[in-house]
Amino acid sequence: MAKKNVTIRDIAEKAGVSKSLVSFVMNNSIGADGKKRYRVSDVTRERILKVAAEMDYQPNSAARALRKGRSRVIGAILSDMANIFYGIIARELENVAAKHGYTVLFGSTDEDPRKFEQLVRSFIDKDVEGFIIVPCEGSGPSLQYLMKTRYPFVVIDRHHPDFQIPSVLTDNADMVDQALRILGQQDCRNIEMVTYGMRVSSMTDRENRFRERMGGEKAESHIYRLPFDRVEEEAENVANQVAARGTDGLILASNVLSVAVIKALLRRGIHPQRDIRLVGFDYSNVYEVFDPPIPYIVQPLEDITRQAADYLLKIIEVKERGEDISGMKDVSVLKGIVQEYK
Amino acid sequence: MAKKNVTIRDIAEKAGVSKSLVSFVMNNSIGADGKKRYRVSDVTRERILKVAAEMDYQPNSAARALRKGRSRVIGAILSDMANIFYGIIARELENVAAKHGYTVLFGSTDEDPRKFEQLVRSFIDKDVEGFIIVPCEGSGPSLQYLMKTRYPFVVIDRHHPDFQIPSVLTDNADMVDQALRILGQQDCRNIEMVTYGMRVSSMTDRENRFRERMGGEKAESHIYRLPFDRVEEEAENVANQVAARGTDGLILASNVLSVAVIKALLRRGIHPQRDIRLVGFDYSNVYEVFDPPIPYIVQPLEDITRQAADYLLKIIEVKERGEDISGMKDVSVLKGIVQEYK
DNA sequence: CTGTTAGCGCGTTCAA
DNA sequence: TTGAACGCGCTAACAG
Repeated sequence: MAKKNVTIRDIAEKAGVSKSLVSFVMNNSIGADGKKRYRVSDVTRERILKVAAEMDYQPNSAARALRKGRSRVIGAILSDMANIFYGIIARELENVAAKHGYTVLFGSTDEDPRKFEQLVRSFIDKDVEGFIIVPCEGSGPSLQYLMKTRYPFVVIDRHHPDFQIPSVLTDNADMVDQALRILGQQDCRNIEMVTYGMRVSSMTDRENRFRERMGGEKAESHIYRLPFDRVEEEAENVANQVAARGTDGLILASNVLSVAVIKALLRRGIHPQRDIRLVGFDYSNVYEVFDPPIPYIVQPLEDITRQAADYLLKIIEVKERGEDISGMKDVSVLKGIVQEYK
Repeated sequence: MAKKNVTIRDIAEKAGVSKSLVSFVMNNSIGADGKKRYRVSDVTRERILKVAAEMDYQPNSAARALRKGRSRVIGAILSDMANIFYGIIARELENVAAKHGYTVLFGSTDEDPRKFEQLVRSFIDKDVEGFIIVPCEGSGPSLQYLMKTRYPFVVIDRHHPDFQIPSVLTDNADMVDQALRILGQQDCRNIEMVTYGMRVSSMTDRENRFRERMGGEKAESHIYRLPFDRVEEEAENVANQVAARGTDGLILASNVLSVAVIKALLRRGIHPQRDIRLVGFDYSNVYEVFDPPIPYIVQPLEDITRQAADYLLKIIEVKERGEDISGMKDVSVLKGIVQEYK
């Protein structure tokens, strides 16, 4: 009932010392790595720690954040936490952050720039020290705002064509080459591709390479672009077209697209792998239940996330030292991982 | 470079008024619901708001949290954010929380009580006002700690046998009845069940009803309990047993179990639905790619999450008013949703 | 070397 | 409409 939060002062009183000393002990007692320049006698220190433990002292992070100007929280703006793709990112982010004493606020944009902006506002309002961001179409202004206000952030999965920002990406063009190689080895003659209608680099880079390899503009009619919020319905159309055109190889540029198209094909009696060869992108457990299993290509999500988080933390440290951040715009591009079956 | 965070004082100066007045305006200008007892002249108020907008003022939430004793953050302790089951919960939680001006910290336990405790500590350290919790085996002490310290929390998906705590659950026994009905209608004679080895109510409740319906103790040998961290390997064993015993109906008590067992069956040439009838639990996109589709039963996750979040927020409000919390231990049990195909 | 004093950070709130 | 104290932990400066 009486929400008696123990403060540093309560401990000081009970231990018969000053607030400062308690604070000092609490801060130094955390990590005793290397040089421990305690200015406290062992006896007093033990006593203080004992009292603190007895009273189950939990420092008030608001007070600390206020004083130090650091919240030890970072924000992650992803597309959709209910998609395993972002779930994996969230897990890794959680781990890396925890290792450095940080916690993470997560938010989903659903590819809506207004939600994107709201999340930026809301996270800034919570005093996050920086962001991990999957930009969406139309998020440019928000990113510029972050740049202008010198907020540390690192972008993953997609780059923004208009400005240079710290990013950790995957070589999408190469992934498409791999997909084409796999389909080619299966003697596919009529290859098509399914992507999202939204214009984000992960999709456009894949389309561009596909178009390039398939003979330029005339390949354009072999790219299906499904609207992000109506994938299910439009997948039916893809299945129809594929049947009509005699497509024998299909690249599915995301896990959500894969699932939707596979189901639509099945509903039309077109059996994946038997009647048409597929190559998927991203993790999904539907790929492996077919015979032969559907090969797929994934981004090294854990590596990407780890690199991005490490870089973000580095930027935050540099900024915290009062140094200039504006040069820290490294762009790292990793290779995709191909999962195929002999 | 110069991290010049705009404070309330900057605005006060530029607008030629006092800090207090700025604070007053900022707080009243947010939600003008019902009686707006502004004690400020419209002219001054407008001027202040204009200056604030110009300077792009963002209140420092640490200062506010410190003063008000409220962080507007809640913590969610789930099992695994990379599992769509928890991803859905996370999404809904994010939405409900945002609607009430809250943000959510998420953490995954991986069913490890030590991680569970760490998360509790870490979230308390971040001053969360309450928790949404999926308890894991061995999390009892941490829950007791939360009860003792009067931390508001609501449990979902699983209840704890030893103490009464606010919970929003699903009728697991009924879900098993539904599964048995479906298999019965398909004339299955030898029905078995696959669950997790971990002793959490969502699993034990399902096992218990299964045992009950299948004739008590002698059904025990028809329950496979797979260790949470070795599902893949043990699923092979299930597939072997099923083949040897001529099992013709199998209940898969979670999406992860479903995927693992289905793959193991396929590796042995046992085709789901053709050679053995299955009923799955939780969402997964593998169910629908079989012919006929595998029926499955899900918890109404959005409803559960919404109810739990609403209740948590209510508890927080009551507590904040200084009233007693200890009576708020409502337990709500919802019905599962059956997804079957004519 | 051990420990204390005092003031700060910033938004909120109450008395004036 | 304002001045001033407050919440709580941090830390520079200083005393024993």
